[in-house]
Amino acid sequence: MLALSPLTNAKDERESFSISEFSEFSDGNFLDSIDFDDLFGGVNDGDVLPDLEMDSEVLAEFSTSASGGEESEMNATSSFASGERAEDNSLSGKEEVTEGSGLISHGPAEEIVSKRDDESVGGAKPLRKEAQKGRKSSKNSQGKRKVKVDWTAELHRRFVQAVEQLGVDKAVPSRILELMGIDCLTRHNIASHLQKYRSHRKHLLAREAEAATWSQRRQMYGGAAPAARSGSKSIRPWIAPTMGFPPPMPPLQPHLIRPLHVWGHPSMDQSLMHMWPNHLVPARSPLPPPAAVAWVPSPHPPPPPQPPPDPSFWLPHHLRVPNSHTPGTPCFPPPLATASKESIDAAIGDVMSKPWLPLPIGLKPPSTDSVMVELQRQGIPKIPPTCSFKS
DNA sequence: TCTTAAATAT
DNA sequence: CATATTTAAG
Repeated sequence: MLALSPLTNAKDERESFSISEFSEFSDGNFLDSIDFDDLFGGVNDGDVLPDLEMDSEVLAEFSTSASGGEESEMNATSSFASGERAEDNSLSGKEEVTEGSGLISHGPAEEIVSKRDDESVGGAKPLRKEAQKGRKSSKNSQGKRKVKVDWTAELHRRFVQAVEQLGVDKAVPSRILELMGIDCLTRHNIASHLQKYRSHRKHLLAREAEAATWSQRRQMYGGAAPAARSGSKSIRPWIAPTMGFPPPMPPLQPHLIRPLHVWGHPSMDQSLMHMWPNHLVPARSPLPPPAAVAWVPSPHPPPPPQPPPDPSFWLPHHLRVPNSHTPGTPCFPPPLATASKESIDAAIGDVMSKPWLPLPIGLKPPSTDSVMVELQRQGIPKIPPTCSFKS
């Protein structure tokens, strides 16, 4: 596509980005159009989540960018720039326009490099600090600093998608970047995010494993809790309340997901969800399915997975949206989804047939209440460790 | 180039 | 305090 102009700049990457600060833009429209709710399982209680704005902004932004080659990209920041000062871009003669940032401007070209030269050379661990100061959201015009990338849900989603597509183990920044098609991100951004993603994932998996072990134990040692013998009909080892479909959208709370602390696991977010099928379910695992713990507490027992408003949500990674973007296009996640109905259906079918959690046919997801009761009966503590996070 | 870890910024 | 970015180094 039109892509961006070549950056003449000496530097290699472009770094720019969209930032989003937030403000409020709650244009209901965007929200509506974009279904975050869907993404998050219809969490919105109906109102617009105050926070979502960000995303919406983002989306909005990128949408704009579609056209014009160069300028297109710059709005990102401006997103809110509207109010702010977007002018910084003094794109002077240079092309630094680097993509979308809008925000960034550029000033002196040399900065980056400079830093390291100075010190690194010499010695050991230079302590670098300072240097940047006033950037914050508004002005970073000076040249360097990059603005923090806001990993919005959308962005993260794409990230995850890319990672999965590549295979968790093979995902490397450059590839991810490619797949994501968001050129405003730099490899560093990705790397950084990836770093965290992995680390987080590691923890989560560990926890899951733990939980699984637990439940496994429970089963072995007479999953039947006291209650079992004491009376009622014996309960079998406790049929994990698994569900046959993708885990229900967790009860994310709108306000919790906002700017999206991607890792802040309220209870679990999409990223997790994406992970589930693959990692948690070894497919050939001799062990019982990883405990159902994670979602037991789920408020709604939504058998019918909500109509996938956002097709791509459950979409297997391969169907990911045509992101034909070549580096150099809009700065924001292109609208995902334009897959044909069929492909979507296929995709869904695909997903459904895959590894999700094995659910005995015919077994319908228990209602929350029943689950609770069961748990209680078995003397199982209410909230499994998995969910305990909180800070 | 990728990964890690740690420092630092916000 | 948590997350993101930057750096240095393997």
